[in-house]
Amino acid sequence: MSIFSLQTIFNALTHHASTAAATFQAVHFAAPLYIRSPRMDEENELIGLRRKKLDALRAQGVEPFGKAFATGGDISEIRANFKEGEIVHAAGRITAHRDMGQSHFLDLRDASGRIQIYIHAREVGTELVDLFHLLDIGDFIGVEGTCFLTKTGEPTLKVRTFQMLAKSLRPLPEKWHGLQDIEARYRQRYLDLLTNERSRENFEKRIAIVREARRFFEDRGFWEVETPILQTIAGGAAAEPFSTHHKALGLDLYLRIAPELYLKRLLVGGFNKVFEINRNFRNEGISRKHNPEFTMLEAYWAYADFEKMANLVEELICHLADKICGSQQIEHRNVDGNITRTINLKRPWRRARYRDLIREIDPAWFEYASEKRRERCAELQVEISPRMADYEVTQQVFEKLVEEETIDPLFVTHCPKELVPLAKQNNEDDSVVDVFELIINGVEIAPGYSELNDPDVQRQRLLEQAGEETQKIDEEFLLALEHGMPPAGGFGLGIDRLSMLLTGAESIRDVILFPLLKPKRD
RNA sequence: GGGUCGGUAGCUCAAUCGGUAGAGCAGCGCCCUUUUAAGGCGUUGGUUCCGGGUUCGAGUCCCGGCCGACCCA
Repeated sequence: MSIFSLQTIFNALTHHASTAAATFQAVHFAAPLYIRSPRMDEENELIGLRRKKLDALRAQGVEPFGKAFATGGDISEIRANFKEGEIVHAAGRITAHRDMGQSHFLDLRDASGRIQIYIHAREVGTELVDLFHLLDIGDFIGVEGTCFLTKTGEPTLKVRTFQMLAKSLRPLPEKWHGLQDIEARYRQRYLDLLTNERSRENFEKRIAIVREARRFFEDRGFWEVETPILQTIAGGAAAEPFSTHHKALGLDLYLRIAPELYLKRLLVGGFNKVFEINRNFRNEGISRKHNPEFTMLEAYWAYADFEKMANLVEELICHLADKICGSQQIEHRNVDGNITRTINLKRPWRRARYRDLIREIDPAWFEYASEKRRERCAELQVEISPRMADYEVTQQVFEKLVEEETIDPLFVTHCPKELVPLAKQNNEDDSVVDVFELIINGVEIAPGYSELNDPDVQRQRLLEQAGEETQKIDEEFLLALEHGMPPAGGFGLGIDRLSMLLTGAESIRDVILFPLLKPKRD
């Protein structure tokens, strides 16, 4: 049976009619928001019943949306310090209730865990139990209770008093299956977090990744900086930006596609080790691996080069794997819990030259004429378009047959310079640049460079990249370079993709709390 | 942008060939004085995503739209 009887509500309303009038009026003046939303009329009976309980609470002089409540710590702490007979204070959300005759058991949950609470009229009198009848799953309450163990050994708080902290007017999704609807999980992430343990764990891991990465850099003397998101020229990468507008200045602006050009200005300015955990915005397609806004960690280190940065990123990711997963072997599992893939992060990671990796696909690739390469693509089932330049055709082979097939970490070095306009050319071979592309689990997760610091070469590269659109060249950045930038190593690490790697998420939306979705309408 | 699949009660899911929209959980009522996915009995709850069409009859078939997932671009 349920302890939440409608009869109780009506009794409460009748028996407390006089107090009720006073309370309603007081509440009305104190909190005009008590006026209900017009949506109520279209709501179903479940919400109507909760509204009635809300009214009944107020009728008894209980404010359903309470104020601060002093607890004896998180519920996990209360459990850890549990001593029978001691009186403690705990606050949380009611997530379950079980009645056994006149004995009522409820689960109280906070971010740290759950604890059972117990109430019986014999112990506290009918008045308090009647108030308890007005509670629903989802309500927040604060409890003062005595610690005891049930027959089955369950640590439980015997309620002495309680305080309403918040009434939940809508039913929560069923606890056992959780919220399964993928769309609802993204749109109402709070319900997903509340009912799906796995989802909550993934986001806890992501939070830990950012926290530990920050510590990692701070421990090594890097300064965390913030650079503009609103930019007049969206530089530092090749991507379509989002446009916006500053009213007072009458100025068209873009949301940044990368922070790179500003971080380098800081190298010019004498900051030797900097990093930024930055949100970037790219106005491009959405997929399992792409969200229009995503988080990068970019770091620059004066007097270092790409190889030093490769070591740093290797160290960082191994450190994060240890901290977050407790292992260098990352196991990805399907919904049934079976291992679908194991990624081995044990150092040292393989380093290989771009051209050598292509030659592993076809040893004679670079001896072929343009036509022959395109024929080979057809044979290799790599899709290309006729207007692609030769280096783009090769890159296509690389993406399909190297990148997507690579599971364990691989640093690809000596990439063609056409692909990377902001990196230094290699000393022995000026057709390639001193960079790495780190690939793990089939995706590019971190590019790193020996940063180009020759302003004339940099201008030339940017001109080549911009083509017709010379207005896209950031002259202010080039001006900074002309004042002298120390040689430096830099890298960018995709936090979303790293989170996918360490959590085993199949989709980037599973590691972004609020992924972009179209608004829902009829 | 293209293809495939999906949208049914608050939640998780059924519904045969086109023939009265169901179950479990939640809710509500009754029973049970330490239960824990409590249990037993009973019961409420539907714009079947939206709009058209075909049909005696549409959750189901057809057309259009919205939103999502996956694949491709």
